[in-house]
Amino acid sequence: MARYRVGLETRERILSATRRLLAEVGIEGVTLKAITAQARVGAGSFYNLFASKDDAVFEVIREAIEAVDPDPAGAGTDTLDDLVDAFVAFMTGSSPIARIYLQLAGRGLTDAAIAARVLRSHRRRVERFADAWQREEPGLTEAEAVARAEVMLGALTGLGMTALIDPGFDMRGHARQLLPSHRAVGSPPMG
Amino acid sequence: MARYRVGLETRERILSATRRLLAEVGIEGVTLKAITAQARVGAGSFYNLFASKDDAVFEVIREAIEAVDPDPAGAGTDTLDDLVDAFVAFMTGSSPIARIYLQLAGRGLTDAAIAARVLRSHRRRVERFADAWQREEPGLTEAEAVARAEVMLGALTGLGMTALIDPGFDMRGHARQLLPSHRAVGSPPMG
DNA sequence: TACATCTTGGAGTGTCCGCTCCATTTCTGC
DNA sequence: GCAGAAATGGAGCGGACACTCCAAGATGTA
Repeated sequence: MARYRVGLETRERILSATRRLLAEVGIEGVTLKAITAQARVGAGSFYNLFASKDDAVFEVIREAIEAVDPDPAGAGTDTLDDLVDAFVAFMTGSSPIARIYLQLAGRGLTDAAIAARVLRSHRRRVERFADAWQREEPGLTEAEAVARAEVMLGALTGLGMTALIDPGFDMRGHARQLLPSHRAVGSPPMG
Repeated sequence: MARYRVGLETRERILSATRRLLAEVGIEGVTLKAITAQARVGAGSFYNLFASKDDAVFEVIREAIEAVDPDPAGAGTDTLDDLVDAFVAFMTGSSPIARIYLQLAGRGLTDAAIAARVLRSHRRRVERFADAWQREEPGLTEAEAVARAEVMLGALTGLGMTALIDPGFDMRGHARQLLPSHRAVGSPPMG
């Protein structure tokens, strides 16, 4: 395992290559050959630093799942606007991680281990959104707030998917419709 | 290609096995060996009926993409309630096709050919939902109706994904919040 | 500088994949 | 019932995959 400076640098280069490849060709498309070529290392160097290909892939996946959660500093105080903005920024930003996260969600449909991880992070997010809903509309019961959070997150996920498949899609404009200020019937939703 | 009765039956058995496997183990998990074992045929029989493994897989995929569209008979007359109900039924029904469809959406993030197909079917559905919105609320401009349809479909897709990952999730209850009758602030969304 | 330890590339290994090939059996129209 | 076409199973092929092994070189410590 990495102990010298060069080893640690190589490790980072490998993770970075893995991250890029995961976003571009998908979990199943990532091969050891592609990783080592992209990172410009031999297979021996790779296995000097990682126990297996999946070891590197899962490290990036863990990072992707964590990254969906907006800035933890805001927890307990952020508004719905903040949360929606953060989610939209995450999805439409240039980082490959959002793309990896959405692939993972799809993959959770057939892989129980991934499903459990995705679900856990989803529930944490629902809680955070529900809290914000109650702060915004104090009359809501907790169940109502959770239900609204669930729908809001579902919509954000779905819109995010469309945005990543269709580059011309205006996710931010569409996401605004989800905010309470748009609940009044007839307010213009911005194409 | 199949000309005799037994050949056509074998063909159906293979497609059925492929469908089941796609839902259970995912697109990348489907192997020829698994298909032929599940369908109880030899590799030679398979290739007597299909040009390649992907030939069978794509046939099932095409079917999955088509199936997301609700009953074509209703086009031009169905209400938002109808459309949401049909989508929820599709997602929560016992057919493996919904599971395949959502995997495909995720796969569209890295596969341009699949992305194009998914996007095309998505746009068709948006149009249909937008029409229903305008019928429900005649005051809406077309752009507004399309924007609402986009958000509604995004939410349905996101909720569907949660429902398929978390068997206890009440998709129908949550989906009701998306209907115009729930737009009045404070109406109970049903946990 | 001297030396132990870590790092490196890449040839080589076993496994699994999609697919071919073909001798044998089954089917169907006449 | 016969002939020609279709259907069948499975051994085997070439290639891609993750991973091993190791001789040679780079690095850090005292």
